[in-house]
Amino acid sequence: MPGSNNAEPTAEATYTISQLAAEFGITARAIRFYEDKKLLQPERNGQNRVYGRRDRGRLQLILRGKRVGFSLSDISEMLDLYNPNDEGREQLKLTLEKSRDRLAVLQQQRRDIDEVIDELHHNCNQISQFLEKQTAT
Amino acid sequence: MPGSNNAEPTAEATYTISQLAAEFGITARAIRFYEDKKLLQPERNGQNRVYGRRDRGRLQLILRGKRVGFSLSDISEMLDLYNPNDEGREQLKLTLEKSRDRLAVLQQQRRDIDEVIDELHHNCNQISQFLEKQTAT
DNA sequence: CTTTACGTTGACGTAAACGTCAATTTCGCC
DNA sequence: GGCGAAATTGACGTTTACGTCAACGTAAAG
Repeated sequence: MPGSNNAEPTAEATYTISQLAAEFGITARAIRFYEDKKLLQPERNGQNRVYGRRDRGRLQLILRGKRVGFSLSDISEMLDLYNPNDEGREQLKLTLEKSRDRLAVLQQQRRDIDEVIDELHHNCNQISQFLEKQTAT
Repeated sequence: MPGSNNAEPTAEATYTISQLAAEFGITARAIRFYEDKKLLQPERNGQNRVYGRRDRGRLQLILRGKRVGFSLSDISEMLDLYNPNDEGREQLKLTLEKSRDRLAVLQQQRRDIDEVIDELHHNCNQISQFLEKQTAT
């Protein structure tokens, strides 16, 4: 192959599965699991997975989704929103409806979290004050 | 038994399991499950469970905890914070530490939620604008 | 006194999200 | 050219949070 093939000008950053696992504090198993669930679709170098910038970004979105309590199938749907998937009018309407439902849930969740944060703060203050006073003795 | 026993002056509000289930949109099974996990300990009238104001309050806390993504054992711990459980100094220190850890998690969660809310808003606007324009045609 | 409705206790089933092996493969290195 | 480190593919196990019967009790209604 004398041609000028496989020329990679600005070779994009790539990661192995264990690099990503380490970076995000999860296991390789989890990452492969997300792939099973179609949340990731890395390239392959032979048998090995090769993750690019885009895959890494999606992984971040997945983990953020998990932190706010979404299921993987929820997250799957939301990731689709980032793909300009030429959807029909009806599909868009459905998407809009579901997004608004989710928004309502998230806003309730926000209120709940604020409440719990306040209460935890209160509790922490109570406890630490008590501990201080006792120490002061 | 001629005495003045079982006098209930301001008979406290009570609920059956299915009343609570209906009110909070959950199943009786779930409520019994919470009892298995020691999150609730209703009275009994013979064989039947009788829930009081306090039980109802705890149930609300349980459900709020679930909405913010806590596990039932997390919630169990947090409910204990409401019981002035004469804990030792070391126990209190532990509780304080754990509460602070949880606070950190909750604050991250808050940030995540705000981000996702913003993005969802953006998406919804995009979609609805697109739908309007198309309709205008 | 039988139905009907609600409640109770097991006991088993299930979906989600991985964990945990075990058995290869593959690649770089000495 | 053998060896260890990292990766891969099954396959089965595990935890959480209930769902889903089945079988039974019981109290009010007709």
